[in-house]
Amino acid sequence: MMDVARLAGVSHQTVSRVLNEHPNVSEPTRLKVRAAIAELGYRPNRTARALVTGTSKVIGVVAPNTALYGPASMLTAFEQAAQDSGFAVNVGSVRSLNERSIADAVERHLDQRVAGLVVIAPVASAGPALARLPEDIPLVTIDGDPERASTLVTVDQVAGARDATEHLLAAGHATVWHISGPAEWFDAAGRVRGWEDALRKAGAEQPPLLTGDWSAESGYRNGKLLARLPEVTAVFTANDHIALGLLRALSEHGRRVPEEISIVGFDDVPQAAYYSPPLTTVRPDFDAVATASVELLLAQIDSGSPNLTARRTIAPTLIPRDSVAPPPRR
Amino acid sequence: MMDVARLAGVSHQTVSRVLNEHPNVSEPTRLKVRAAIAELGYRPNRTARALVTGTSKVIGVVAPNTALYGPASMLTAFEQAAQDSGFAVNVGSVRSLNERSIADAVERHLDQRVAGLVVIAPVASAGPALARLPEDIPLVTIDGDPERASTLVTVDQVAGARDATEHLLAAGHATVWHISGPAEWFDAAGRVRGWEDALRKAGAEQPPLLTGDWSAESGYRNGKLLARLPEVTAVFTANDHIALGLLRALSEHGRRVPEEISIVGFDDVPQAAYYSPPLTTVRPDFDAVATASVELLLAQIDSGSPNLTARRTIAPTLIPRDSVAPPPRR
DNA sequence: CAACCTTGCGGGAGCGTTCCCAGTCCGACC
DNA sequence: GGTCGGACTGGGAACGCTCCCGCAAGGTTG
Repeated sequence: MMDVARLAGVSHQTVSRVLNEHPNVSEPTRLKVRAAIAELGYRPNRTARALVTGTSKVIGVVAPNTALYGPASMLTAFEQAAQDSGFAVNVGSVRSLNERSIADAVERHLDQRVAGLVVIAPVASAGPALARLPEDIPLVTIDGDPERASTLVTVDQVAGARDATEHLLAAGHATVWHISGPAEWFDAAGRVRGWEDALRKAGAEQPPLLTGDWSAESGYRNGKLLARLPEVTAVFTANDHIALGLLRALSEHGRRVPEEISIVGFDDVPQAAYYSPPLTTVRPDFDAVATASVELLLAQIDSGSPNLTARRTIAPTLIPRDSVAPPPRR
Repeated sequence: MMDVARLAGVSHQTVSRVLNEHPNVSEPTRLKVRAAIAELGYRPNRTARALVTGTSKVIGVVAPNTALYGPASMLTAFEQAAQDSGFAVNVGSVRSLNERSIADAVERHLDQRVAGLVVIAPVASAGPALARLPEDIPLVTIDGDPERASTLVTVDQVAGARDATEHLLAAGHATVWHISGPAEWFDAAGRVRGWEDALRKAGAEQPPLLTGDWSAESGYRNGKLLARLPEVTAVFTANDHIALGLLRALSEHGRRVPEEISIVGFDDVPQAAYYSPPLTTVRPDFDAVATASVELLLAQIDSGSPNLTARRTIAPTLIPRDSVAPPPRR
């Protein structure tokens, strides 16, 4: 920076002013400085800047270390949105979603003096880890605890699940079964609630809840059970991969979809349209989630006052394909 | 840090020595300092440290901004491995894999004074962007240009594809068709080469190459063509998602797998075992790739001498399932 | 026993920025 | 015509560390 100042014939201070676009710099000097910067190929040292300002153009993200479609999609969408706003993204992935490891990840980020924090931690154990956070750090939680997190961006799981269930009921099914995600995930809990809501509203009988773990394997396991129950004509699964496993189990038992059993999934993974049959599913808008998160986070960073207790809920949309049909005549 | 020094009754310098585990500190003072650190809840400021040392405990990763299974798996595996070695990971995702945007991402990382750089950029256009890099920055390329990148960790695409093709030939098929990934990807090119090698070695006739883009849709599109050709009895697809689309197309045309047509995929996505039929595929070991990358990168960082021109090749393994059978009798 | 090395510790400079304060110049005002 | 305010610029301190040097005490050597 001193070199630039020397070459431009000004002080280091003026260079700094040009860099930060302070108003009180005359046009000629501004141009001189710009020219010197270009000539020397000078790039400001962000580390020094961070040291003196106490903050950096870096956002920390805590995310589960997983190839699960939902979190992974959130993560990449968020990275892109943050970059578009001029922020770098520091990812601290956590192997398991327990309080301890989430707290560790958060502390690592704090050590790096991140400007803000995004937590994609869709389980209850994230709550306590976040509660002990310093008050003044901008924080956005994605798909977090609706009861607790202050600034929260979330997919409307309940509405999505309700849509899915009602879509099946509207096709004429007496009731709808559900294979859920792991109980400790808020996403899974929300989808169960939406399913229950829809059944209650329609006055349909609520079948026992089957529990999966997001994996195709769990859909297959539960599917082997469901295939043997003749009264099952409609199933809503907590995600598309569970649906895939279910499809496999039903096919092995010779039960045809959608003629005998209708299925609706959740997530709209890119492959869902090529399942056999193409899967009717519910699509969350991950880009919208990411954009909203960045927006809320930057609002906190810019205003300097975190915890606005703002909320954004992104409504998913039902994508009808071929896995839903009226129930068979008895 | 001054507070800690005061409380422990030593100088700031001694505190620094304790922090960095310098040898010349007596045991009693070391303990006093440790106690003071604990009492004050002191955490060293990594930014200041980075400023003076000129480097940081952060690794920059350039990766395509995509939900593609391969790159996404690499990324999460790498994050975890880096964290286990005490490094934070800064992700700079790039929307498109052209030279310009890769160069931008690299420069962003350099501004942040990362300790090293990992580039997951499996296309030729990444080469020029990397060539202009300062000599002294530790760099590891994952699945990069075999002709060019100095330190390279890569899945042995050729061997995997050869295994897949030979597996089909061994089942009795006269030849094997191939639906490839996008031509500009090294991964795709390697798989094509392995397929050609195996056919040549077996003296089998080489059918025309069909080109996909990793998506199920492209498998479906090519599949509609293949379904109409009675001579096709075996297909090796560049990844599992293409295989899924192919399965769908064949099923729509009433052609049965594996009775009429055998298929082998690549990647072993977690869902592959639940396709109809369960897909025989080739599994790359992403964890091994990540571990090797971190290892090579840390070697460069520690030694201070980058570009060791070290190479690591990770051999994938064939996972036999139900999508391969002998060809039908004419 | 003098000269020397080793161990343990402290003082001060410096990394590359930004922030605070002060200074100069010029036009405007009474 | 002197005073005042605004626009522009510069000098120095500070951010929180690490590195370089110096110094004292004790042990070792010839």
